[in-house]
Amino acid sequence: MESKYRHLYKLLLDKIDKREYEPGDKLPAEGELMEAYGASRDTVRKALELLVQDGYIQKARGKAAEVLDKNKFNFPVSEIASFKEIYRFSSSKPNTIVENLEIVKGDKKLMAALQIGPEDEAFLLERVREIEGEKIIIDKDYFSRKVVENLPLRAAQDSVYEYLEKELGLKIGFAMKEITVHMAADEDYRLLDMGSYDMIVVVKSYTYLEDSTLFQFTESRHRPDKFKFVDFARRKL
Amino acid sequence: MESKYRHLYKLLLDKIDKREYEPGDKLPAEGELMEAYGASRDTVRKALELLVQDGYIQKARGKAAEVLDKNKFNFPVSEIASFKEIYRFSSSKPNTIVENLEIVKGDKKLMAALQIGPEDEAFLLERVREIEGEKIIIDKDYFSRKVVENLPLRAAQDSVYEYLEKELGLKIGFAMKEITVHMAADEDYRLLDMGSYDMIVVVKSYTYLEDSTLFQFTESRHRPDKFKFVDFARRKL
DNA sequence: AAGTGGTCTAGACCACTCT
DNA sequence: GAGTGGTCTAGACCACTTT
Repeated sequence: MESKYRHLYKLLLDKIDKREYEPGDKLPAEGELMEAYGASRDTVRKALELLVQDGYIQKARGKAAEVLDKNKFNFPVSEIASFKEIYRFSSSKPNTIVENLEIVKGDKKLMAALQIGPEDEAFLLERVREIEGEKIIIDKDYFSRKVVENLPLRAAQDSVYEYLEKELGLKIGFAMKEITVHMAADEDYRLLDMGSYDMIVVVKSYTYLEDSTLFQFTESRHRPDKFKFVDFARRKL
Repeated sequence: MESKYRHLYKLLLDKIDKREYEPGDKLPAEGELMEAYGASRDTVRKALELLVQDGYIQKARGKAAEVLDKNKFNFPVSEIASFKEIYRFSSSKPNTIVENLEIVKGDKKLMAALQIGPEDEAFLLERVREIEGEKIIIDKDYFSRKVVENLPLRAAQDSVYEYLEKELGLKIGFAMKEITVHMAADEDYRLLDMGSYDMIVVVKSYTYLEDSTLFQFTESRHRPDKFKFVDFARRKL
């Protein structure tokens, strides 16, 4: 059962996507939405708040909410998204090569990153992403076995997140990402089509469940010319 | 006059910062906060929602809100922040060198970026940021003169955002940022201490006012080894 | 069973913008 | 002055976790 305000949010989002409300247009007033949708003001406001947070509309006192031109902003905005989601808009189909899938334990850096003990095991999944015939990303995922007991190869080849959420029923809560740039390492030259580039963009992610258990650490290494990160931010008050 | 829920938010934030609530601790229940602070449930929940969005606490159904270890996450998280805000935690005082401050018009790339006409003017402000004796960032800011009529040098040397918000009374609404990596250009070698690096991290920002007027475009060029971007994201439902 | 947060409602007052 | 969003309140019912 989906909440009423989330449903209204999706209705409005759909109208914005379909250009029934165009960028620059004013959204109906809260009172009109209440009547049209048969909801209380609080419910309408919750739906609008979601649109604000996602950068679809802008609100200001005394004025009607205005639809923003989200397309000018190039997806994806900042959110937890898997590789498949990120490249859903690219023209050609990206290809994933599983290089390695094994159980590891005892590595000091890993233990620190995943906050596990020396006897705790973790899955290590290494994949190379190929786009338009070029190998440009290495993804090294570590999953704590305390949470992910088993990780079948078919899930690794497809979407790991779909497996975790749909099959294991894990509820992902939040993630921290860190972007830095380094000199390329041996593995980058070995696994990627580096061309004449000698640096690599490193995105480290720490992913937590809804109960704030850390269960995944990912190191994603991107060839610099193909890397792009887009972020939408609101001014804090 | 500050809103009640924002005030409560700051009170709770302060207690978290001062470790009165430590990471892993449970926050008081909504009912307790209502009584302790003399507020309605809705007001308490708005304050808690702000803490959730900022990544200070995690909530889940049926359980009390838990305080997260924000310090593990290294500031800054994703937000619109000026150079001074970003480096407020660094050990040594960063130094800013104003290289150029002029009025420009007619440049095609600029007109497109700021969405202004061929006769509209803009301020161009170029600054170099020096940290621990090394020049590592170039900031090129463009401000539409339709919004920023005058930009005194003292504001450029100090904090431009403070001038815009406090002296001009501008209300900044939101911003889009894009991070990419490129080969270093002549100006990078000329203005920065590039050492042996030959690439540069480019952060482009488009900043909008609360009424969704685009008024600033910034190109920030960082030496790759000193660049770091941290982002906190919640899973979308 | 008790305690917790999630959702929804109805009404009130205020600050601001528009015309 | 009319219309808009921003804040605050009080009460209700539900879903989930904990004991």
